[in-house]
Formats: sequence, C-alpha cells, structure tokens
Amino acid sequence: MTSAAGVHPSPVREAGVCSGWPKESGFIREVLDRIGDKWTILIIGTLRDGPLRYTELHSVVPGISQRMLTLTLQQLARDGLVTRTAHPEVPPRVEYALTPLGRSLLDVVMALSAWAVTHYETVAANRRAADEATR
Amino acid sequence: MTSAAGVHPSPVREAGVCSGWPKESGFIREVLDRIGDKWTILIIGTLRDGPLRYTELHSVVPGISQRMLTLTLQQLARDGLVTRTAHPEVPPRVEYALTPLGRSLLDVVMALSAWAVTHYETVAANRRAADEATR
DNA sequence: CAGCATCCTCAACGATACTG
DNA sequence: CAGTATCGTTGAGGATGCTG
Repeated sequence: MTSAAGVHPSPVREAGVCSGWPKESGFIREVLDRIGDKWTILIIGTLRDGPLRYTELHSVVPGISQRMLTLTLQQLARDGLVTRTAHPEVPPRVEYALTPLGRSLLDVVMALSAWAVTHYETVAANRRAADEATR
Repeated sequence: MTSAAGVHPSPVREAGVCSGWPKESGFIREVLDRIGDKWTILIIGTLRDGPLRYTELHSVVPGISQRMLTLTLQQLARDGLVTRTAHPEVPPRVEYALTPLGRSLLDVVMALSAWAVTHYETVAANRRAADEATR
C-alpha cells in the first residue's frame, strides 16, 4: 500500500465539529491568562468580604510580594474587576474593592474553590497511586 | 509622636478573620497550578464530547506542540482526570477520555467559559477605557 | 503607607530531531 | 501513530532598595 495504510476511522464525530470551541477558546485562554496567574484569584477571593487596604491585602494574602500585589491590583483595576480608591489623607490610605463585575467573577472562583476542596484528596490519592505504579 | 503616628483603624473586621481562606487557599493554588497552565482546560474541554486519539487532540487543539500535548495528558492521567487507553494494534491507537472526576471539573470549566463569553467584551472595553485615560 | 525601579532566577513552553 | 529526548528562549515572579 502506498497511502492510507491502516487508518482507523475513529469513533468520534467526523465533521470537524470537534472544535466545539469555535472562537470561545480564544476568550477562555484570554481569561485564564488573567486569572490563571499566581495571585489574581487569591486577591479576588480575599476581597469578597469588603474593601481592603494595600497593606491589609499584603498581610492577608500569604507570601505575596509588594511587586506582585501592585501589579495584580493594577491589572484588576484596568479590567474593571476592582476599584482603587485613594483617600487624600496623610498618611495615605488606599482601598481596593470588588466591582459588580469582579463580584460576578467571584462566583465562578467560589465554584472552582468548592471543586478544589471537594476533590483535592481524591486527586492527591490518584497521584500517589500513579507514582507508586511507576516506581 | 514616636510610634503609631496616624494609623487609621480600617473599616474592615479586625479579628484577623480576613483569612476566610484558612487552608483552602492552599488547595486552590494547587488546583490552579494544574489547570491554570496553557493547555489543561483546553484539553479537558475538547474531550467533553467523548474519547479522542492523540493525533485528533493534536489537530483539534489549536497550536499545541507534541511535547506539551504529551506532558499535559500525562499530568491529567496522573491526577485521574483522564484515562489513557492503548489498543494493541498496528498502527498503534491510543484514546484519551475524561474520567468522572475529570467530568466534574469540566462543569467548573464550563462555568468559567460561560463567564468568559459573557463578560469578555465588558472587560475589553474597561481595559480600552483605562488605557485611554492613562495615555 | 503605598507604592515604583532594578536585578536576577527558574521553569514553562516552543522547535526540532529521533524512535518503537 | 504516538510518542521521547534535547536544546534554547521567554517572561512570570521573587528580593531588595528607594520615594512621595
């Protein structure tokens, strides 16, 4: 045989419809690039109970550097997910709060969080078993 | 004055309870490290309609390299989110499918996807406005 | 207090070539 | 077909020091 030696037909629907992500995939990648970083969702989650000041965020979010806190907050403000309110006082006081848009994302984050809490142990066990089998 | 010059009390609840993420944050970071990468959720989403072969995934997921496809699938299999089934034929045929656990994560991913589709335009507009104001 | 500027590291990812 | 092996790059993120 020359071409098409032993190509299995594959049980999956052929019509090229597999890309059920026509252009959505672009959006999801875009959103995930924002919230998939190391700190974004942690900050969003931390702001759920109300506005917080820069230093409060810094001390509540475990292990974040000033640089990353600043950068992440700027991104979030840029995208309209949080507001930055600087009070003209001395010493300066700046508060960050979720916008309604940010709050809507919080809902999704909470769902993710719930999944994490629910299935963490299972995933860890799966991994242990897999690593055990490989050893 | 020497110390505690002008410390505002802050309107937020003091009791250190702000960390409403006691240990959950660890789980979330863990999960996000897995699904927050460039390809994981795309692959999970692509598998939602049923099992797919390596090459099918490679051609359907836009722009993924062989290396990344292999690595991501291995991670997912390790964590029990997908199964890898090698059929002893020639030429070889390997199919990947979501496990029930993977499917439960898919639900969360779909919620994220929905948020992305719904709010993408708003976010983009916010960003344009912010960039405009900075210029 | 709330940042900005700078330097540096490491690992995620892409490209390419080879194999059972 | 379904990978593995190796190399090179890029940028996210940490550490530190300085400022309004």
